[in-house]
Amino acid sequence: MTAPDRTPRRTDIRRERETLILSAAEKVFAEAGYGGATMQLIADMAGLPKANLHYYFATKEELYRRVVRDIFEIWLHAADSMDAATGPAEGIGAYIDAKMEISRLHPHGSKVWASEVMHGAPVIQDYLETSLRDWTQGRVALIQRWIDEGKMAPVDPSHLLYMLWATTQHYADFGHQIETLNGGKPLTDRQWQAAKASVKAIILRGIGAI
Amino acid sequence: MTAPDRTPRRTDIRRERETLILSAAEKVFAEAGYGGATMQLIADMAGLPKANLHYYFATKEELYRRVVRDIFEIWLHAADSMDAATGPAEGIGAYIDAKMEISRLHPHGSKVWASEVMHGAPVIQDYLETSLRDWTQGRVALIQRWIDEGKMAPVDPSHLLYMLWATTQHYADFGHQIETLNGGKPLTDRQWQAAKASVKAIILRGIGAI
DNA sequence: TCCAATCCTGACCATATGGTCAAGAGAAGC
DNA sequence: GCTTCTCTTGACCATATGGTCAGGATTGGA
Repeated sequence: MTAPDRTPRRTDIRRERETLILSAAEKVFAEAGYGGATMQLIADMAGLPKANLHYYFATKEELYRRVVRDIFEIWLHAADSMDAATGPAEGIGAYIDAKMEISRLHPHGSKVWASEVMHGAPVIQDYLETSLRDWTQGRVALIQRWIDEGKMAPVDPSHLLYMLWATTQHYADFGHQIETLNGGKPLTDRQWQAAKASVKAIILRGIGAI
Repeated sequence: MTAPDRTPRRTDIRRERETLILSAAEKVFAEAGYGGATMQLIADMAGLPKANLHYYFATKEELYRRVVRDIFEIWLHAADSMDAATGPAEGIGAYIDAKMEISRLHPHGSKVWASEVMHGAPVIQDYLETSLRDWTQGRVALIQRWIDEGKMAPVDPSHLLYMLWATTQHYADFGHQIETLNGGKPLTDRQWQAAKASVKAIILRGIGAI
């Protein structure tokens, strides 16, 4: 919100502008979808002339790619919490916490991701087939290890992961529905804590980790 | 697929054409989003000239409204299975089965619904505030009764419902992602059964119903 | 101060899209 | 057969949109 107190260097300008545009684009893509988003809307949201957007991002699709890719990175790194854990209660609990926090802090990004996947992942299909697949296989193996060690019930690791993704992202993607059912008001801090606790309680008990 | 063996009456023609158009529209809206969908695409999918669409549905928005409303009806009726039950294991188990079946049979509809809600429910906000809210309050009360009767663990009924919606709809909305992680192949019958079983096992155990 | 590189932007263009319309085809009732 | 109503559709229009471009402003360095 406040202007920087120094004259930015050239390279800084580029980075700042790109960040500004990407942030505006994320919001517009989330609210209108790829097809419904217009460069003009994004430009207005960023407070820049439309032509300026095309100076930094040649095409709408390139801008969209960047938005989706950036989100994907955040996604993957959320799982670090899971790896360091010694067992499912700690690991999966931490993962739920991390993903719920992302849903809370990056609802736009979550929606863009959801839209992209729902439309057949035209842009990030290669990511799904490489990064996400590798990531998933690693966690499936980790969960299977926990099962083999008797630390949790023998559930299908893949479906457990799907459930974790679905449940945590629901609070971002369907946030509007939840808000409406919450009397039209966004969840309070306390309610977010209750949500996290509910999710963790049901799932951790459901997999026999507590 | 087969043509009717009688000459359809006038009113039948209207109904048949509307159904045909709605079906095509559902698919296109699901795959491209509202903004990305074009009347021409829908017309091609239905095998009709574009102008013919406008004869039955004045505007794109009106057509979209009908699609969303029709889906919503299916949604609500899926819960009948839950009401007749005597306890959570039976009731919630049946609800999961029903919703998983809908995800399998109506993936397009689920995506359209998800898109609509993600974009702030511009078209069905009134439904959320009336039908869905009433419906939800009823089930929350039902679940609370089960809790009070000691038939399940004291979980927050609202968050349990969110989890049920999220998990079951994930198999439709993120079907493409699941398919990719499944080696690029759609889930087989057996895998769908395994998915249902996994979801039910984790959730029913998670709420202390089994 | 001068130069080159980067950044900015109003005006413009080709195209795609939602929607219209008038004329015609086909069926139902008399 | 004649009339009336419903249905069909190619041609057309106004507008919105992604993208271009030429020229100007600004900045950093020599």
